[in-house]
Amino acid sequence: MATATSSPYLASSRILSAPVLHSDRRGGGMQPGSTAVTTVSSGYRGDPSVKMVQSDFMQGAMVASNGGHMLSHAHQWVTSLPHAAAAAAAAAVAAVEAGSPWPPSSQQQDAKRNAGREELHSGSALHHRSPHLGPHQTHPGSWGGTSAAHISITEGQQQQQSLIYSQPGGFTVNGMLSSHAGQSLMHPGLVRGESPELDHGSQHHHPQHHHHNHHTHLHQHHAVSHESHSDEDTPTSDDLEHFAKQFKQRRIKLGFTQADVGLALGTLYGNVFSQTTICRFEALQLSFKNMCKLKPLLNKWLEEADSTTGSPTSIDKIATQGRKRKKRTSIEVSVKGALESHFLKCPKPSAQEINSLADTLQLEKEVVRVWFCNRRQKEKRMTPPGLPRTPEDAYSQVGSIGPDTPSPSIDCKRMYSDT
DNA sequence: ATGCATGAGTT
DNA sequence: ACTCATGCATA
Repeated sequence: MATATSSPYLASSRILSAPVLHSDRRGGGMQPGSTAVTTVSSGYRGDPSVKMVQSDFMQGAMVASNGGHMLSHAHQWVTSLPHAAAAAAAAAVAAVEAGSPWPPSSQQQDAKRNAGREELHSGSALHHRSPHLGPHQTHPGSWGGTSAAHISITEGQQQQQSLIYSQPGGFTVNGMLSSHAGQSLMHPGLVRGESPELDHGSQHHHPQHHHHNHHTHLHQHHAVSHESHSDEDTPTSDDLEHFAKQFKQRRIKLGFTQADVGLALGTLYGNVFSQTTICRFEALQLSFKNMCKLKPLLNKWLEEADSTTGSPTSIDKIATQGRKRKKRTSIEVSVKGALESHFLKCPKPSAQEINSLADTLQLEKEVVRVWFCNRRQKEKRMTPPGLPRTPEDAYSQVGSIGPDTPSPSIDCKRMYSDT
């Protein structure tokens, strides 16, 4: 069975000695010992063939410009490969983020320096409201508008991570791959004109050029007058929503997979993205900021995609190194439920509480910690259009979290005061 | 399509 | 120790 596969991770942890192969899932009587399994399926990508994580490549290249290799931080489960110095410093241009992707008056920067209890303050509703180009209005269902009553955007992301819009000044290669690009999957019957621009036959359309001529008198009359950017600079949630939808349709019609796009983006701009990211973009499951960042790239790809009808492909891949990831831990449903419950009570448990929880659930502390992190992220994800709140989401803002409600008043309570 | 994980950058 | 952007692995 999945015995002790040479997992460096297992070496330092004592849990899961049993491979839990029971196919039956009991519902309720959970016994300790089988709360979670790290799927040691012995199928780790041991071959560092042709795959590359852009983050390692890009960020590493620019950060570790002093010659230091990026593998300096080796974890337990990170196999320190000899990695034959694949210093691909070619594309480490890091074109100084041409202008902040964030629009207008987005004064994020909450008062987070508090003591830590600032979660659902959701104070001002005018966080990143549309500056000038309020196409219609912040319609409900978007991250921008409806959010007045939602905690997600109220606190806005205050991070300005490395927005590497690498400008490959060297190669203007088209990132398109596979000449089979668009002839195999053209189903004549599938072309239904749902959107005016996607009409059958429309090859040259500019998805984001739907200029809304209706001026829409601005509701802002400050002394400061900010320039009227075009929609290219500051996409509204509405724009993003629309773009994502169209992007997906076009992509599919062209016969590309999400993974294809991710790769193409890499060859086009130097930023490789995974299928996951493309998927999340289409599903609007990224943060507003992140969406804004990706939109221009995907838009470019779209242009290239439809114009490059049958051109050679130069897929250049970059070598990769072989880090071994910790195997994904499968948390049992019952345990997940427990975590959920705790999350309701306290989305930000302290280290101490995490310890207790981990102990109770027989999970590693790290696993629990990460679980909460991910949970919080999910909470902040962009609200799917049309779905104010799914039953799963409803738990957070049950009742009314008005601008006055500083906190849900459900404080983290000490579960086990073992101090 | 998503769950768990990593890591850079903050706080 | 957290947030955020991202992705491998998986259901």
